[in-house]
This record gives sequence, C-alpha cells and structure tokens, in this order.
Amino acid sequence: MEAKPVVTRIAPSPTGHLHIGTARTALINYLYARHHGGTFIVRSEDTDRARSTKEFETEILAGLEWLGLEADQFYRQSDRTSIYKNHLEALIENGTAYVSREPSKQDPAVEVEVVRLKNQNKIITFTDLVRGDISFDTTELGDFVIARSLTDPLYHFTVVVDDFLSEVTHVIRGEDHISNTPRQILIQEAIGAQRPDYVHLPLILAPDRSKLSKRHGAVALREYQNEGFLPEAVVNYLALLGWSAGGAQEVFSLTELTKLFTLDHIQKGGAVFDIEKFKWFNREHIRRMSDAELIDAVRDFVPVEYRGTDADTNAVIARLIPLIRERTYTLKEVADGISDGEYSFAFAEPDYDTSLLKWKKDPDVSLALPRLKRAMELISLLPEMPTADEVRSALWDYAESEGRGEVLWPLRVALSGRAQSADPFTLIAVLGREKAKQRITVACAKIEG
RNA sequence: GGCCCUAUCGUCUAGAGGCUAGGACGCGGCCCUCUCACGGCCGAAACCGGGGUUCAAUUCCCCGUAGGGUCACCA
Repeated sequence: MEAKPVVTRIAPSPTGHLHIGTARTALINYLYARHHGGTFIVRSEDTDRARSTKEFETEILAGLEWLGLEADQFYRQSDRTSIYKNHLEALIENGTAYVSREPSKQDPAVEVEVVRLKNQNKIITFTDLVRGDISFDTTELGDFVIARSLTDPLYHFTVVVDDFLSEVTHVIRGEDHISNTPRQILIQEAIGAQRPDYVHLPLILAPDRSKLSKRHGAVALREYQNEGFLPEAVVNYLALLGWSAGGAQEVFSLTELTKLFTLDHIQKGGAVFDIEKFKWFNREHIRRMSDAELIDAVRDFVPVEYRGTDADTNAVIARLIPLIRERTYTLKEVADGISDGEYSFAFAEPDYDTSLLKWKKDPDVSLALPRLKRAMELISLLPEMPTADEVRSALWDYAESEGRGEVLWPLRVALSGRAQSADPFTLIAVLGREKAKQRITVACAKIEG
C-alpha cells in the first residue's frame, strides 16, 4: 500500500502572542513533515473576528520564521468563509446538520439562529499514534453548535474542513485537544472526510506541574527572544521537552533534529519547563556560533548609550567574544554586564575604592604601587592590540617571581575596578595596550593619593 | 463532579522481563587558580502503592493513589 505524502499543519489563533507551547507544537509538526519529505502548513485560525488581530498574526508568523520553521503553505480561515458556507449548506441539505432558532448565549433576550450537527450518539474510538486507542461516548456532546451562522463557522467545523481540503495526514497537537477529537471526527464523518492520524503531545508544565501560564513567568516566545535566547536554543530545548533523540547527545541543530525525528520517543506525560536547562542549551549554542554570527546577535543587546559607530561597537564585541562564550547564558546578560557588571570595564572607566587594589596578603595598599609600575613597563613592550597569550608571556615571569597574587590582583583591579572579573591578560587583550596603561596610571595615582 | 490522559533522581530523560537502573540540567565536594567564570574529577539523588502473570518484574495486566487535560454560540 502506497503511503500518502505526509502533510502536517500548525494552526495558531491570532488572539495572543506566540505561546511557547504553540512554538513547540509547530516545531514537532515541522520536524515530522520535513523528516518525511512532506508538507508543512501554517494556518491562521482567525474565525473569532472579535479577538483576532492582524498584529498578533504578524507576530506569530515572524516568530515561526525566527525559529526557522518555514511553511510550504499559508492561509487564513477568514479568507475561506465561502468554502465553509458551501459545506454547511451541504450538511443542512442532507440533514446531518440543522438550523436552530434559540436564545443567544451572550444575550438570552435575543433569539438567534445557530447551526447544530445532528449527533449520531455513538462511541468513537480513534488511534493516537503515541497513546494507542482512545474511546469516547459522544452522547454527552449532544447536537453541538458548529456555526453561529452560515457565514460564521466555529472552530471545530473550520478545522475539519481545512484539514480535509488540505489533505492533512497527521494532526499533531497538544494533549488538551484529545477531548476535542471525538467531536471533530463526528464532523469528518458528516462531510465525508477521511480520518487523519492523531498525535497528542504532552503539555508543557510550570514547575508546580500545573499548566504553564503568565502567572509562572514568560510564556510568549517574544519574551524569551528579548531575554537573549537564540532561535537555535529554543528549537533545541523545545524539541527535547517531551521527546528524546534516544542517545546521549543533547545539543542539536534544526537540521540534525529533522534527520533524527521520529514519533517513537514522544513522551506521554507532561514536561516541566526548566529555565535553567534552557539557559544551558542557550550557552551551548552561543558557543557553537561563529564569531560573526555572535557579534551580530550581541550587537542588538548593547545598550544604546554604550554604542559607538557600528564598526566601533563591533570591534569591542569582537574582543569580548571569548568572555561571552565562556560566561554568558543569555544575551540579555551581556546587556546587563555592560551596564553594570562583568563587561562594563570595556565600555566605561572603572570606579573603585583604592583599598580594593590591596592584595589580601599585603599589609598595605602601597605595596601594589611598585608592582603596578613594573607591570606597566612590561606592558609597554606589547603591541597595541595584543592577544591574551601575548600579555601572559610578557607578564608571567615577573608575576611568578614577585608572587602571582601580588602582581595580578592589583593589576586586575586597576583594569576592571572589580573584585571579580576575568584575568588581567584577557582584560588587556580587550582594552588594548594604551587603555590598559592609562588605567594602571590612574591606579598608581590613587595609591599615591 | 462526569469523561479522558498520564506516572523512572528536584527537573528533562534512557530503559522495552534478568542492568551495581545510564545520561543531561541543577546541587555539593575536590582540583585548576590572583578573583570570578570556564574546564576536569568525584558525590548525593529515582523506578507512587497494592495485587496479580512469570522461575524472574521498573518493564505486562488489574485496582488504588496522585497529577494533568477537558466539559463554549473561544480556539
């Protein structure tokens, strides 16, 4: 039997920001379609005209694109009213649906006409590819409403019509849709649509194991974007929430995930969203980016007041790259570090108390003075923009003979103004020879009073 | 509450009848070291409970228990 080409879809409703759970569902649909050489459709479910906005639609589409989940096809339900109308009319004509006059739910004083599906009141059993057979007695559903009017169809109806017309083969969605499935199957049978395969993904949970919501922090992809998470890391982490690649490897690119993805390792139970592990993935992907990519990504996070020309800013970032790779989990941390933290030394003159220059084993700060002066002489011999290794070889023998802490501590403080920072060799490599000498001079002056 | 789904370290997971139950994040210790960070090594940490089936159950079945989802003229 020849299998039909795989068609999957993500069907976001433009009534809010792109939710992290929607992003994950989109990713899984994308991976499954791409893995099988199939088609991935994005469908905007904007039948609720009161709540849907163009702005949300734009944001959602931009979010999916940012993640790299490009669609083969895009359409919106508000453009297809006549299609739904035709199907509704056909159902009414053959008696599987009917128009009912009844009091409005919003305003019981008003009488409205709605379209209801004639329920066969039977047991529906469908197969979920990861959970097995699931049965529902649809009697309790009654003759449910499928449209407010011929031109105002409701979610369950539009979903079924669109999936049918788009020849969707696999409906992959959140677990919260399990209970929607029987009523959608009822509609499928009414319009004569073939039943797709179903896959219900475990939900993404908050740390308290309840449904992830704003109450628990960020749920919009946008917020993680602003925090400085890379799309590669989002994709990687989200893929591994509720699914595993099987082996020990955890860091993957979208391309690798596409190759590896199968339904086999989809988890059945909900998965708690762990921001710590997410950050770890982000750092791993920061480390894997090329210098040029990382500079581009970081530049947007440099606070405006610290930006020079693009070329200047790029040059500073370029020298900061090793530090960023070593100690940054999110790009927002770079922004914070520049404003007031471990990266501020590169953008502003340090401000510190003279006593900080005193090495812990010294009785008095004045002992730092000759060491700083000697270090400065050695630094003067360096090229204008030395590498950290060059600085190290220039200073190492002296530091060894005098005592590393005795030399390196005050030097590091003079350059960074902080008790905790990267080593002085790296600092000088970032600042350059002249800037370093100037700061050491300032430190000496402070000691001399 | 009805219906439905689920259940391995704190978290994400590997395991698919017989393993000292493995890995990762986080956590603790040690090492490296001028401080921080990185890195390396080591460590603590789990099969929800009870019945079956079986020579043997974390693994298969049933019942509890717990958690979650869903009950719209939203999607």
